[in-house]
Amino acid sequence: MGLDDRKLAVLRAIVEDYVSTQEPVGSKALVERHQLGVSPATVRNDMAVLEEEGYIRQPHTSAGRVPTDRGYRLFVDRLSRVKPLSPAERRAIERFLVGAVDLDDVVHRTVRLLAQLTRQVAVVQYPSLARSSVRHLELVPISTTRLMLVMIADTGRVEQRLVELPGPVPAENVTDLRRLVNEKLTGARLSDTPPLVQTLVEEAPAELRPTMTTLATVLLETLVERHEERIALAGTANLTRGGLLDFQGSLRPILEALEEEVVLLKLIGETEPSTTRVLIGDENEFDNLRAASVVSTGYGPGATIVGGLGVLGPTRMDYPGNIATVRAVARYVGELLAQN
Amino acid sequence: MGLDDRKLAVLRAIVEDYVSTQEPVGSKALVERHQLGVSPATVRNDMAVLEEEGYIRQPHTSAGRVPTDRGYRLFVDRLSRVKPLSPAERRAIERFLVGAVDLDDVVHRTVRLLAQLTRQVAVVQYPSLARSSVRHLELVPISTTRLMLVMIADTGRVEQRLVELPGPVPAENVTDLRRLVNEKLTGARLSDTPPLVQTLVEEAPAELRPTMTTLATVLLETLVERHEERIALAGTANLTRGGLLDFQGSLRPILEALEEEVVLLKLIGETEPSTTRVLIGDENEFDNLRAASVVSTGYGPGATIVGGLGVLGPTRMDYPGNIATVRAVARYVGELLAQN
DNA sequence: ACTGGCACTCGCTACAGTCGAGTGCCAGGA
DNA sequence: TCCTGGCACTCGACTGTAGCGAGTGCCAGT
Repeated sequence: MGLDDRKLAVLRAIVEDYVSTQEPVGSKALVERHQLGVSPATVRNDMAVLEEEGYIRQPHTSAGRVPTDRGYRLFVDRLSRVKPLSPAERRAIERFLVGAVDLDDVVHRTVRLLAQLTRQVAVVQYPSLARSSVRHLELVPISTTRLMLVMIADTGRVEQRLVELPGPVPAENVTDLRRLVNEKLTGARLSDTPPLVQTLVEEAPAELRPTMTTLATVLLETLVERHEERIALAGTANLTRGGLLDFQGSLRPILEALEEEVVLLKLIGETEPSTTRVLIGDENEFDNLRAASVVSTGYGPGATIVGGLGVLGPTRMDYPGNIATVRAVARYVGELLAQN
Repeated sequence: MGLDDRKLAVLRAIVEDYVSTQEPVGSKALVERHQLGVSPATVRNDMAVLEEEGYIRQPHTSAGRVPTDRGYRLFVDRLSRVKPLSPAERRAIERFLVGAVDLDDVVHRTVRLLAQLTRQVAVVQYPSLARSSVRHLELVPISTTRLMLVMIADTGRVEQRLVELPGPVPAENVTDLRRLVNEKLTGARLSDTPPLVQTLVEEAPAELRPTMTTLATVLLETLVERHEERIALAGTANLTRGGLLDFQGSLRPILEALEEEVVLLKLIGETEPSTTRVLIGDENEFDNLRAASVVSTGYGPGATIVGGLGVLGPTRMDYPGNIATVRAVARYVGELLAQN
């Protein structure tokens, strides 16, 4: 399977043409639009080899060639350079993100920005609680047997939860509880809290013990178990570009997948190192998303990663452009978070 | 424009058949499927009148009839009874909503429930801050010049905002600020807060004056001006049922409209009394949604209304069923909120 | 190893013909 | 006056045929 340079150039040309025109590309059109220095017949021979190797295929016997998932993969890995962003895009990013007023705002602006720049569906994970630390825990009495627990994370996320107490608790005890809880948990990474919560119960003075036990349950749920991840989504209307040709005519499976937070998290959440990940076609694990590709990366203040963001679109997408945009947006968001 | 009873019955039959079969309905099929007691020829005459009056139309010269927006309107207003919910649906509602753990949870469960029961796109507005009261305001020092302001509303909504102070403020002053702010604002309806915030600044002791001024600005923004409304959405995949026949082949405009919170709020938010509102076709003000209908109603604990919820789908929808479901869900959610 | 030439494939479009659901109209009957 | 059966008509949906053309694979020649 020796693919010489010219065959690779042919593959690159096919991918680029197909991405921009959305139509199967034939040998003649190829030599006209690219300076390959050879005749259509030669290109045809190269194409035959590329097809044999599984990088391209023919939708119909007498149509041009279309890249396969494998072809896109080779293109992304070896044939493309990341496009530098245009100055206009840089300006758009900066303009869009200044003036963000809290975390919700940052996330919403980011996801819309991504959708707008890439013209794909954009997904942004809220800073993961598992990777955050506790900045402050607040207990607000609602009635004598009810507390509102408010947890503020260092990433700016705020989670709240109603706590039903086993019995009436006087106000001064709430103050004690608040102090104890904060002494123990403030500054701790959320993933480290379970043992701390345990000692919290054990060390609690006798009269607070039952209340603290209840509180501990809710704390664990809130800090660790609960829907700890949140997701923002934008740009679903972009799925309708390319007039139903992408996604083999039905948006249904895509829309269904996008409604499942679990799916989205798996797609953009598990970025291990700070690299950009590209999932092409059925490289992702979801049948519904076989016709889609995902470009995602992690973001966070400084070098730490607190969440993921990315875009989803047809396999026929502008990978170099989208990779560049996703990276740039992630970097800007990271800087923004670092300021808080 | 005298429409006698039989003509109305014909219209009703046309709407019902078309909604269930999705195909233009002809005179012969009509008399077969409904006991109208007359011949197809008679029905044809009635149809001619209904068409002249604008209640139905023919997609093509030799096809059956299809209701117009006006026809649906008449059907909804005068020809349909609200369907009672099936026991299965009642059970589904109850099962779905028990175990909701906080407001976010309630809203999410509700919107998914609505989407599932109606098989349409569901929209739920979070309890409007304008109609809520302040339960508690919390100030959490982040650094000497930064506070996190957390506002807890009686509806369970929690809003947070970062406050950049004009200068360093010692911890005991924060305690004073917290006390002053809560004394003045706790229990107040959010819509009534602006003058209260004003007096808060005026009455503040001199040494707190600058800090309080800054805080007041943020308070006003948070309580009144900011994106005070939030929206949850589910079931967009349901738009693809009816295989592109609804929405004249393009989901684009619909998806675009659904991404605009402002649009959704106008659709489901402005329910004045506790009545159910039905917007058919271009009765709504958005060009993008000409091919869609919206069924919405308000919800809230007891008789007060704190937000809206509803469903959006093709004009060809099961109005009686959807109206019943929307009402029932709104009532259950109201009860749930009343418990907190 | 590349190229020009050539026969072949096959999807797309246009066109003609048939079918049938559905209509409007009219004359006759309760 | 209102309803009904009958009848001619319309027109979209479907089918089959034919021609076109983009694109290919192969081969002989350079």
